[in-house]
Amino acid sequence: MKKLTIAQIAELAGVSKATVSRVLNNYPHISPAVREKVQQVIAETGYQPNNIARMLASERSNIIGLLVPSDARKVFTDPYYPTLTEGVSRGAHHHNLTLSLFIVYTPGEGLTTIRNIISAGLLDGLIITADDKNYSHIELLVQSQLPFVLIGNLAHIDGIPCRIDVDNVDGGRTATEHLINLGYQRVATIASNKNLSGEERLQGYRQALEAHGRPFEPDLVVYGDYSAESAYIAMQRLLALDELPDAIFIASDSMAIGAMRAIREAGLQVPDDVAIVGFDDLPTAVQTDPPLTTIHQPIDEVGRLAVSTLLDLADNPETTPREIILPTKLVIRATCGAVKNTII
Amino acid sequence: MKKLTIAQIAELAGVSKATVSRVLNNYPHISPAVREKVQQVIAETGYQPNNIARMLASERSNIIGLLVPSDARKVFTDPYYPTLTEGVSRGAHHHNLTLSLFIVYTPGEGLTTIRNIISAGLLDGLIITADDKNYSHIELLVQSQLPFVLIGNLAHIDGIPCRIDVDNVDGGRTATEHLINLGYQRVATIASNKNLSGEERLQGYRQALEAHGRPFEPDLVVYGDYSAESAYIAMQRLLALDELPDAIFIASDSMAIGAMRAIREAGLQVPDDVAIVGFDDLPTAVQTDPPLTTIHQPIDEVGRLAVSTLLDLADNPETTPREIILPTKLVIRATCGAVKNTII
DNA sequence: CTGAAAGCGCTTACAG
DNA sequence: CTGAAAGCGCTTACAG
Repeated sequence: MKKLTIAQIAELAGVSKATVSRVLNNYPHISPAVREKVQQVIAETGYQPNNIARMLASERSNIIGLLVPSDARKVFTDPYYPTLTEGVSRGAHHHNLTLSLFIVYTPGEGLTTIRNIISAGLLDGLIITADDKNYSHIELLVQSQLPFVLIGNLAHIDGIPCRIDVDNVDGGRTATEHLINLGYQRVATIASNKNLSGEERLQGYRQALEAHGRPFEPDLVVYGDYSAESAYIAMQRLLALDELPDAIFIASDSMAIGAMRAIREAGLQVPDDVAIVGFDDLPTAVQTDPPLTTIHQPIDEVGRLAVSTLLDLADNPETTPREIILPTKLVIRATCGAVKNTII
Repeated sequence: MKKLTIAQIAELAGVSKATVSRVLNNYPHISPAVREKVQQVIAETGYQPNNIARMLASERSNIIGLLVPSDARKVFTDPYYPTLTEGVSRGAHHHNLTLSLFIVYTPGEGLTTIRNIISAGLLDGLIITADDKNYSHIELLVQSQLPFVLIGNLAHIDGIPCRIDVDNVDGGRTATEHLINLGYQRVATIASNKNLSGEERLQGYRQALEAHGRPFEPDLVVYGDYSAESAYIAMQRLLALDELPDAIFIASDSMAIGAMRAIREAGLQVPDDVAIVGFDDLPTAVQTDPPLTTIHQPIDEVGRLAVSTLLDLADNPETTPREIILPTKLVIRATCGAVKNTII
C-alpha cells in the first residue's frame, strides 16, 4: 500500500490540492459541501498528510526540545527531572507537538548542543532546565531568534526577567512561618546554595524570621546539595549544637530523607522533639516515617506551562519572554493507613 | 541575517547545487579541488543545510522515538527508565539522530500513540520499553514497516524472537550460584512476576538450584513488585519462616532497599546471619548498608545498542529484528571510605 | 567527476 | 469560496 498524497485526495474529491490543504488546516472559508466531500474522502482512504512536507512548506516543525542535565538521575532519590519531563511531555502532547529530548553531561556540552540545535533549525522552541550560572547560551539563543524558556534558572533579556518556575521564596517563607505560628522558637533550616531554587528557599526562610521579629542565627542554617547523604551530615551538625533547634525547614524532599534518618538514629521523635516542614516538588511526595508536613510545588505543571508559553512565543515573535511563577501550597501529609509507607 | 541556501553556496563556489549536496553528504567521487573549494565556502559562510528539506528529499528524518510508560518515575527508588533513557540519548547523539520522547500513561494510550507515530511518518524508528503483555501494537508496527526494537519485553515476529535486553536468566543463575558456591544451604529469593525480567530472574534462580541438585522450595520464594515497600513486606514473610534462609537473591536494587530495612529492623547481620546478592541495572548502584554483592546489568548499554540496532534495521529493511542479549557481571561492591554511603 | 532537471508533498500568496 | 502555480531547500537518478 503506497502512501497517499494530497494530489490523489484532490483528484478523488474532485477539487484542487489547495482546497484539500485548506480543509486539512481548518481554513474558515470553505463551502460546507466541499469541506464535507474532502473530509469524506480523507476518512475513506485513511489519508495522512506527510508531516515533513508540511514542515518544509509551512516552516514550522511542531517539534520542541527539552534540554536536561544528566544528573537528572544521579541523585536517584530526587525525581525532579523525571517529574518535570513528564509535565513537558503532557504539555507537548496536548498541543500536538513532538517532544525531543537532549540530555547533556556538562555545561560545555550543553552549549554545544544548543549551538547544534540552533543551526539545525529543526525545533520550533526549546525548554532549558539547567541550573548552571553561565549564561553564554542565553545570548546565543536570543540572537538566534529560537523561542526558548528557562526553568530553574533566571535570565534577564533586555532587563526583563525570564523564567518559569515555582515560587521558591514563598515556599520557604510559608514553611518557616508555619513552624513559627505553631509556636516553635528555634527554627533551623537545611538549605542549599547549589542552585537558584535553594537560594530562594533560604531567602524565604529569612523573610519569615524577619517578619516575625526573629533574629537570623547562622548556626541554625546548614547546607546540603540535595542528596540524602549531604542532608544526613548536615542534620548531624544541627544535632551537635549546644542548644538544639525545635523545628526545621528542609529545603528538599530528597534531603528530608537523609535528615529523617539522622533524627531516627539520634533517637529523637518527630514532631515531639522537633517539628519539620519539607519541601516537595512532586505530585506524590516522598514517604517518610513519620509523614512530613510539606510545602508542595507543582513542578509538573511548570513543565506543562513551559510548553504553552513556548507556543505563545513562537506564535508572537515580538513577545518578550517574561517571568511566570506558580503558587505554593502547604500540605499536611496524612499517615497512610493499611500499609506502613515508610521504607526509605 | 537571512538563512543561506544550497543555491547560494553553489553560486559562491562556482559549482552546481548537486555538487554542493554531494560534498555535504560525503560522496566518494569528487575531485579534491572542488571538494575543498566547496568546503571552504561552507566554512566561510557558516552555511547549515536545512534539515527539513533534507528529510523531505531523502525520505529520512534521522529522528527516532523512545516510548516509555509513565511509571518511569512512580517507583522513585528505581532509576531503570532514566538510566535507559540516558543510554538511548547517548546512542542517538552518537549517531547524529534526534531523539523524541513519548511518555504514555496506560497501555491503551501506548497503542494510540504508536498509531499516531506510524501515521505521522516522522520517525525513522521506534524503541519501545513497556512490559505490558498485550501485543496488538507489535502487529501494527510490523505491517507499518516502521523499524522498531523492544526492550524489557519479547515478541515473536514470523516466529523469530525479537528484543534487546540484559541476560536476566543468567543474572538470576549467577547470583544464586554465587551463594550456593559460598556454601549457603537455604537460598531464598525475593522475586517478581510483574514483568518478563522478573520471571526470567526467577527462572535463573531455579536453574541454579537444579544444577546443584538442590530442591526448589516454594516457601523460599516471595514476591514483590519492584518497590521497596513490597520487598519490605516480602522480607518479613521470609523472616517469619520457621527455618530462616541463610542467603537471599533479591531480584532488583529497589527491592534490596526495602529488604535491607526489614533485615536491619529484625536485628540481623548481613552477611553474618544472611548473605545477599542484589540485582542492579544501574551504572552506579544503589547504596545499601552494608554494601551488597550485586549482579550488574548494563541497562544503559542496552539503550545504546537499541539505537544502533534500529539504525541497522532502517538501513536494511529486509533484515528481521532478532534477539540480542547482553551479558551479566557479578560485582562485589566495596564499602565506601570517607563518607558512609548508607542513607537509604 | 559534474550538471540540469525532476521530484519529495505540502502551503500560500495571487488572481479570480 | 476556489484553483493554478510558484516555492519551501534539498537529493538523486540520468546523462554526459
